[in-house]
Amino acid sequence: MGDSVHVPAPAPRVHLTRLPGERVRVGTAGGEHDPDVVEDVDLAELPGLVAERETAHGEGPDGGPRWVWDDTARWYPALLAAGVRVARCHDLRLCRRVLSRAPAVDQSLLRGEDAELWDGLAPAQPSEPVLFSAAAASEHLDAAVEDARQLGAVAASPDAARLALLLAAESASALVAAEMTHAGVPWRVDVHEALLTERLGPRPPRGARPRLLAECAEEVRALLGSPGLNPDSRPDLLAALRRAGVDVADTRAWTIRRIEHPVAEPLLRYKKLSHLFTTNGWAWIDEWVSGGRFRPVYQPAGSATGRWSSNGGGALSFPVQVRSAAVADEGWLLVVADVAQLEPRVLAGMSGDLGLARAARGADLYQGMVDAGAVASRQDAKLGLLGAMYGATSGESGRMVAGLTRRYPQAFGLVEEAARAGERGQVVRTLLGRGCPALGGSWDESPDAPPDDLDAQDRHRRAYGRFTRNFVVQGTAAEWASCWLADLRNRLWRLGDGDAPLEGRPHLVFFLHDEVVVHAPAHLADAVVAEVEAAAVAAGTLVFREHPVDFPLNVSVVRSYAEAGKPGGTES
DNA sequence: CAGATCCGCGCC
DNA sequence: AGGGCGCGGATCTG
Repeated sequence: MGDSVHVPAPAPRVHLTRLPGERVRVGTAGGEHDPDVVEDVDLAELPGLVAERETAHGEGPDGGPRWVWDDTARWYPALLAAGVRVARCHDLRLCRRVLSRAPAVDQSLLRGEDAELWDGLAPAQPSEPVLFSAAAASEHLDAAVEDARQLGAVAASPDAARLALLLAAESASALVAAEMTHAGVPWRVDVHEALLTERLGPRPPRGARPRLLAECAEEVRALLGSPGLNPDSRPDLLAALRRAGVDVADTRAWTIRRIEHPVAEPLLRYKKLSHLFTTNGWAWIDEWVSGGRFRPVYQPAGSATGRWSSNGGGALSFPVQVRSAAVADEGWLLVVADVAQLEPRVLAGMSGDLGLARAARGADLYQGMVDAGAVASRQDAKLGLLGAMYGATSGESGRMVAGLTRRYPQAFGLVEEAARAGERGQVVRTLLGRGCPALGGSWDESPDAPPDDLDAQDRHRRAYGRFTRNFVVQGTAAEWASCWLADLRNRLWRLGDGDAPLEGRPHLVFFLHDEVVVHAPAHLADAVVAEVEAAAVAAGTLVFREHPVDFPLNVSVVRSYAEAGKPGGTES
């Protein structure tokens, strides 16, 4: 815990890491609580959920302490609201989750006082008033005790260095997530609403369809001869289609696209408009955009593979259609960067496949495979690699896998071995040591376990094998991305003016698996581009130390997100 | 009637 | 016989 050194009342902006024992102002911002309520908190009196530890040499760029707390999402939003930026932290909940599944960790070292309470911690809710909830839990939990346990478990592991890197990257990701929600994506509601009005018509009263969507529904009804049909009802739509002589098995767009009937066009148009209206329409604006910012809620490592998920705002799935509303502030620009073919590159690095690493040297890995004579076309290369990583067993993709296995034995052998391990019921791990959920555990709770029939059990095993096959690559890609984010975060901070708050400097506003968006003052945009690229190089070195692989970026400097070019397409 | 589940769609 | 997610509406279930 921090020493109790009391100093005068804080400035509005306080660098928490420099203030052991100092008083900071912590707002109970968020939710229905008054965001202006600010309390004085003596750091020495913070609940046991928060501790402080000296940072080891070489652990960070600036030295200084590392804040250790139960959950970044519990503390950091309020600190950010009070103008406090935390340089580094250790998120005990996230890290315990990693360690408790890591095959290279002696699980007995994680047991002890209150250990099961730490296991049971749910992610903090963003609207939870920070001080109340913490006070209740702190009677039981002691961050310093849990921290010591985790440090001990890491130190005793044969994979200590990689695990330490993973935990640091994971914790930094948690800081990034909170900072991105705090800053938000600059969002032009007027642009978004104009787009909605153009495609859907004026905003309808609650419960009604907008005019153009309603007209589209009417066209569908007329063409099917089914007045009163609700196109949103799958059973009704299916029945109406059959009455009209269209024999289809389901109502998916992909299926409708292949039928020959005049209703296909308006029906597909209906589906598209309906999705825009329900997913990213006016209601979405009301709920997720405030103060000219889109503020989704991220869950770092929210998925089993370590990828982020998002439980608010649909941050990880908002369509290209509305990205034109993400517009930089006046005098600012957006730097949009994504990695072309992240997962194949990660596979090359983690497997040490020199042939695939050679193909990865250019901006286009698939073209690199063509140039090396491994495949006839880009398309074949893509099919083969995606097939190998997803477990395709048939069709063109399956055939490509067979041929490429001979050409790239290490890379294709690695995913194949991961699949076989899964089929045997074994867990697998990422390069930095994250373990996958066990076969009987959270991967699939459904009680298919009793040997219903041998066939079902076999299918179950193979599904798990496909999961473990993909896990090793997707999970390691997530680790690379976390390192990229963590390093970029520090670089952006150093780029800003010494006294400027987070939002006054170049800062991350969006992250989506292999893509970042930085909001930056126009005069710093070029410098940001350089830092984004440098961070990608640094991440590659950190994660794939012994087998370097290139991670070239597609970078755009734009006013609107919609202008960002994506030469890499949708692969990986 | 609330809550769980399914479907279809979007993103990677 | 293709991996990971979230979301909204319709439908099913207790």
